[in-house]
Amino acid sequence: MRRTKEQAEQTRCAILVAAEALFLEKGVAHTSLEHIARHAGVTRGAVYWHFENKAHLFHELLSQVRLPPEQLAERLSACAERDPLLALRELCIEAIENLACNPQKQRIFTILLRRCEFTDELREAELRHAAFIAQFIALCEQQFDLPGVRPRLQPGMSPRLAARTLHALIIGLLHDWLRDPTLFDPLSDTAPMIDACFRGLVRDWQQA
Amino acid sequence: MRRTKEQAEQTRCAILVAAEALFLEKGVAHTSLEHIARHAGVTRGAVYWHFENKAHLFHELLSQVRLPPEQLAERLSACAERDPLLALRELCIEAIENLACNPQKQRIFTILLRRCEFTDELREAELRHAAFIAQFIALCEQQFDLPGVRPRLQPGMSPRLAARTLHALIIGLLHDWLRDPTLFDPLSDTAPMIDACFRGLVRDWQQA
DNA sequence: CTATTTACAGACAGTGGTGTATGTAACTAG
DNA sequence: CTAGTTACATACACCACTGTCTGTAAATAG
Repeated sequence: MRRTKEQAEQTRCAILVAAEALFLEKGVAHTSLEHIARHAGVTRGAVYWHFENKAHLFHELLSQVRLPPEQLAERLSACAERDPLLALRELCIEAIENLACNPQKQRIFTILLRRCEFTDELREAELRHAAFIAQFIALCEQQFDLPGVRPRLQPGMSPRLAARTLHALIIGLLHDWLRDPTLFDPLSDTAPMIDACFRGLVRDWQQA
Repeated sequence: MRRTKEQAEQTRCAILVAAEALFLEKGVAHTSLEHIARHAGVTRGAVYWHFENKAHLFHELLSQVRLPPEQLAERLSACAERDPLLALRELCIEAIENLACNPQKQRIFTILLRRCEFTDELREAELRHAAFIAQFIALCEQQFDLPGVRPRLQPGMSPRLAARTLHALIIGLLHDWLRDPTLFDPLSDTAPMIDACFRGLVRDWQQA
């Protein structure tokens, strides 16, 4: 029996939800479309109707949320008023806290970091991810290279190194926290850690 | 025709080499034992003779090298003379540089980070890895908590937060660099980045 | 020199997955 | 009201992979 458009959209969502759960539990490669269909209460026919194949399904799953690196890049390009470094600091903290408050983002980012193999099948998703990271680093570097900011860098620290350091710390924090959420509390511990990083990069770093 | 013991060991190595290359290229889950055997110039019979299954093969592949986190934990527990923080700094730098000079370690760490899905099949390897990370963080925390060190921490920075910050930076650096080796040069850029981190964690940080 | 074990190769059965093709009932456009 | 389309379910053909079993020649032990 054919469904109405709403119902169809509903099964599409159910398939995405099932895929998210199964990818997280068993990994992308070890999850078959049959598994996903069963878990969503449909058959593979429905899955193939809504999605071309597993790679496309994966891609649309990722499209549901803006990941932290993407958020950062987007928002950084927006606000340029105030102290650029303070703005950057707050965006970094906010991105991590935001992830900590959004379970779906946690799941999807966990899938990206620990439940999928970046091979040619998922190359598109990988490239997209890499592009956003490059964009983020470039924007960071740009912030550190502003005329009013650059002289504030510690001796021996270039804008590009500062940007790479900051990005590494953020990625490492996300990586560690998603692996073991008991390692630290994102809401209370993120700010001191990010501040420590800035303190090491910039001479006159202090906060209220 | 049966081989001598040396020859057998040789084919065992050939299988490991083939597995390493194929895991890196196509991911662990997408590499079959048939692929590995063919690539090594033998049949699956040989693979099953030397290894119980793919998970065990994977595990023995990892056993070939000490990964950076493991190295750190091992060496940190050894040397306790001198300034503990300087020793810690040098070990961190050395671990990253060491990875940069060892292509096999690069491949295996890349496989761990981006070419395998940590699901129940590989749970053993995952647990081992997690155990070493926990050990490293604990040792770092211990270093930062030494009576002569703890007062040197920046205000608002606890030993455990410092340890987690340092580990996140290292993991992030490795992750970023393995994803894109052009991001920075490990041999020249590692020290400034690690120093920046220490500078943000410790009050009186300066180097020669 | 014989018996036994080793180090594989090759074959087999079984499972599970993919992509596609077809069927079909119900929605929807005109 | 009826064509056409949509949203699937079902069936089919085909391949890939796994694990195991057997065969076997050569190394090795005694």
